[in-house]
Amino acid sequence: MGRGKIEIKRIENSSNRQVTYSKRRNGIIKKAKEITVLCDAQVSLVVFASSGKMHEYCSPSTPLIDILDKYHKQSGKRLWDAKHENLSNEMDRVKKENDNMQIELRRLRGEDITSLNYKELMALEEALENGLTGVREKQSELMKMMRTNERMMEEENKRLNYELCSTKRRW
Amino acid sequence: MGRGKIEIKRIENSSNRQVTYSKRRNGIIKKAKEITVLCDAQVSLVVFASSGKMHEYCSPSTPLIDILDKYHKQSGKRLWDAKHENLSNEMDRVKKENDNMQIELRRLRGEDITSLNYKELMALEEALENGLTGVREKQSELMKMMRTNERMMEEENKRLNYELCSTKRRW
DNA sequence: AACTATTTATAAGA
DNA sequence: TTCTTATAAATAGTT
Repeated sequence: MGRGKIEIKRIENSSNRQVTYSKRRNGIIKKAKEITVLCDAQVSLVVFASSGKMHEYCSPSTPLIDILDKYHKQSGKRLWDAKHENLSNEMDRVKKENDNMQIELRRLRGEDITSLNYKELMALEEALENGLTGVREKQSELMKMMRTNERMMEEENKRLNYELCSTKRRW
Repeated sequence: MGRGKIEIKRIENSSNRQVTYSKRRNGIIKKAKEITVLCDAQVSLVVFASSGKMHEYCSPSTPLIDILDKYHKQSGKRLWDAKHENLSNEMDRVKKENDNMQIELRRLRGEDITSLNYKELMALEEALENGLTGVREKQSELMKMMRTNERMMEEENKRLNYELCSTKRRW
């Protein structure tokens, strides 16, 4: 549409190409706006010139992200999922781990054990007993240390007292 | 451009709107292809009809994701960063939760308790005892049920035996 | 950035 | 939906 018909192939003259680009870019954006209004469609349009310069149009009151989200859902194509996939998988894994630990903790507190069978209850009991054994060992160890310490202090005390006495006597 | 001039405002007649939509959509996509070839531009175009149906065009050998990546960089707008950030924060939160539970579980098993002070050890002991109490209550409850069941079966047995005997005698 | 001859897109009709 | 066609709109080449 113009003074002459043109073939649809790369325009070799770079300044012609630049001019045509900017005219047609405006044309497309205008069309995009029109279809948005006329047919209440949603449009997302992003154009890059070969120079790298970007232009965009996005139908009003529908952020690009929303359109892409829809695109995402409808096309079934992954857009950013690829970027997210690792993180997403890890998330699932960690959440699952979390849930399992949550359950185990509740059971160790004696909660939510209604659904357990006898064998499972026995295992739980044993785990708790083992835990208790460990904790009590640690406690008695601590106790022993405290007693040793006490005794040492006592003796030190005695020694100091004695020294003090003999010193006093000398004066 | 047509038999009559039209105002750019929503076409109220829905079937006209639909027809116009599909014509203009084709038009835009054609234009997008042309500018791609003529000016070697990169174009991403996504159109949603009000019906929800989607069409897209993307310049060849440049996946949409790449175009959006470029868009992303140039516009400085966050597209999926926001999503990514949320996920990332959530991840941190969940991992922390995970670590805490991990520690608590190990302590309940009597492991890694060297750094605990006496007060903490006492609290841990109490928690384990409570758990044990709960589990043992459940166990005895289960036991009681089993015994009741046993007794019922015994009586049923007796009754059946008796019935069987008296039936045999009658024949 | 304007202009304008032509081509192209498309509104209405079938 | 598809085709036809009169007309509006876009734009290639020019100034």
